[in-house]
Amino acid sequence: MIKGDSKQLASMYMKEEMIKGERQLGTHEDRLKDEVIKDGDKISDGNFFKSLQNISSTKEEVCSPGPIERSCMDSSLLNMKAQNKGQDDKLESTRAEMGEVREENERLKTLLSRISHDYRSLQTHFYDVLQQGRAKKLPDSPATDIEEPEFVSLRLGTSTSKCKKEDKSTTSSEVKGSTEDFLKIKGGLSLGLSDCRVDANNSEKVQPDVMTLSPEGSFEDARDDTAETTEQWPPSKMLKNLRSVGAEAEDDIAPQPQVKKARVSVRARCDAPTMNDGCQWRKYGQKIAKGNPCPRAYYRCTVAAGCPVRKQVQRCADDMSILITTYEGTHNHPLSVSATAMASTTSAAASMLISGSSSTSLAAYPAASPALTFDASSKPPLIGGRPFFLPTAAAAAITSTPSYPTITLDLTSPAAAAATSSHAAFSLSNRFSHTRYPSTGFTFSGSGPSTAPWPGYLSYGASLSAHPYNGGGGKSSSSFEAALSSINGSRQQGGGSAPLYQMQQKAAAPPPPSVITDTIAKAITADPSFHTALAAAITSYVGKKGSPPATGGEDSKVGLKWGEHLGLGLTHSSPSTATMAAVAASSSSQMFLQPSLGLSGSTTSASTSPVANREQAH
DNA sequence: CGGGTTTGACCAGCGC
DNA sequence: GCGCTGGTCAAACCCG
Repeated sequence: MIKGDSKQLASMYMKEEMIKGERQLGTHEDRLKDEVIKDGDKISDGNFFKSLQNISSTKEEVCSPGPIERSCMDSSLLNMKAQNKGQDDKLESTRAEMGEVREENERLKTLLSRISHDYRSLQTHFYDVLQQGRAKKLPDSPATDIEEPEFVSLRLGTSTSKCKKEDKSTTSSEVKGSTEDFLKIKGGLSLGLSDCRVDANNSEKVQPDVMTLSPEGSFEDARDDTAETTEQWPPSKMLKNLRSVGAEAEDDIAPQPQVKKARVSVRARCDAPTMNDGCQWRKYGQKIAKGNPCPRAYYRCTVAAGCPVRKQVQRCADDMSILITTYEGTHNHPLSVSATAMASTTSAAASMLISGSSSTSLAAYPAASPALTFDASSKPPLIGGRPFFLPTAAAAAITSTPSYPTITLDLTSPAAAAATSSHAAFSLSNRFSHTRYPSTGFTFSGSGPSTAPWPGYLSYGASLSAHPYNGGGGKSSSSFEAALSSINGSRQQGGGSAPLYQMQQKAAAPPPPSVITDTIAKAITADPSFHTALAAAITSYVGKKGSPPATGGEDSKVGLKWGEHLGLGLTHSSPSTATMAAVAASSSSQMFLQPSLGLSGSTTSASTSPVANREQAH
């Protein structure tokens, strides 16, 4: 649904761009016409006649022009002719340029329609494959009938193992084929996906464990579904216990075949026992994990009763200063601003992880440990009261624990300060101009693979957000197009021996329009994660606007501020993501997705006040 | 006294 | 089947 919306957003945006381009063309044409007329005026009515008049007046004044004057007249006429000729040339070249731009525009239109068509056919094909898979599965497991619709709907990291196994073979090959077709259609517009596909073929390592094969990579859906069904509290084990105790009436909950959830692991340097992510947590267990002298602590969200979100906190065995916090589940309650930061980040990453399985990226992921590269803030949050300099290059790796797909956001890599400043801003709308997006810490950036400790690095160095803290200045003008242009198919090698699929390009200078549009098409069609990330970011924002912050007053004030910045006001009803996306797409200026991971340290596992946290961070 | 933490025990999944 | 490991429970404990 949201994916569809994202597609709509994409096409709308592209159409918008085209219309804009045509408008610009029109403007250009008008201007040229004006120039022609003006020049004509200049030439016919203006200088020429003036000169003639001057000449004639000179003639009149000087009744008998001498040879010197006559030669002056001749040279003046010659100058006029030369000038005229020069302007004609200019006119011709401009017309030629116009023609080229028109041609380009036509080509892009054709390309867009092809892409849309291909996307639709791919989607249809995908559904067919899914249905075939389900048809196969039915005879084996009649008990899972209840789960059938859920298979189709998006689950945030939930899937049945059966689906996984069956679809892994069918869907991935289908997607590969479709990707090939897509690449063929696109001709030279290669994203490097084919290479990745080859890489994936070459490698015999496993794909990230659970990839929910849903075409609806939607954050909202994920949230709703997980909140409503898969991540209800009590957890699956307790449900099982309840069932075993004698609740045969629990049939509606009962056949939950191996509910597995996506996890988002955040690695950050932090001296405090746990990161303050704005939520309140209650520790419910501790365990010494194998291979790590440091115990792993288990926390449960206590902001709302029945919130299914849990987190594990553990120090890295290799580097004790690194705190690894693994989040699981989706909050079923309103979040404070600071909590939303992390929640949005993790949800977006999780959605990305899930949606990454749904189409091209499934084929594109190198099988080993593909990673996504995220950026981090240029403004240091506070950890333990000290500024915490998030690295310019944070890494995100999709890994596979035995039973959970996990995406790791690595915020520990050394920063290259200059890099951040050169990132293009992720701009969405004029309405959001100079607005910092406070809630998502989820960014993509053009950071190098060298920052990633894992092989098989998949770098979406997309500068999806540059989130400058300088009041929305900096490179903001390069905006959405530049951000998308940075989602480029420039494949590089690096980050270890494993294949690297890298879509990385710093958007230091705005690319030419054709490149922009091509890249938009590439990004939109090739990277469903982008849809998800965008949807998540927007949804998160919308959700925040729609529901009052959990912590009340202070946050409300801030919300109002943001609302004012956004020019939206607090009283507006929450528009759908699609609407927001459409609004976002329909204009062309900036909205900064600011990564405000609330990484303040806390001395106790129970988090400090989000308000205090935010105040600290600001 | 209520809420949070600690810690030993239990259980399920997985690999051999 | 058995052992290992991760995840969770729940009683005991601590603290404000």
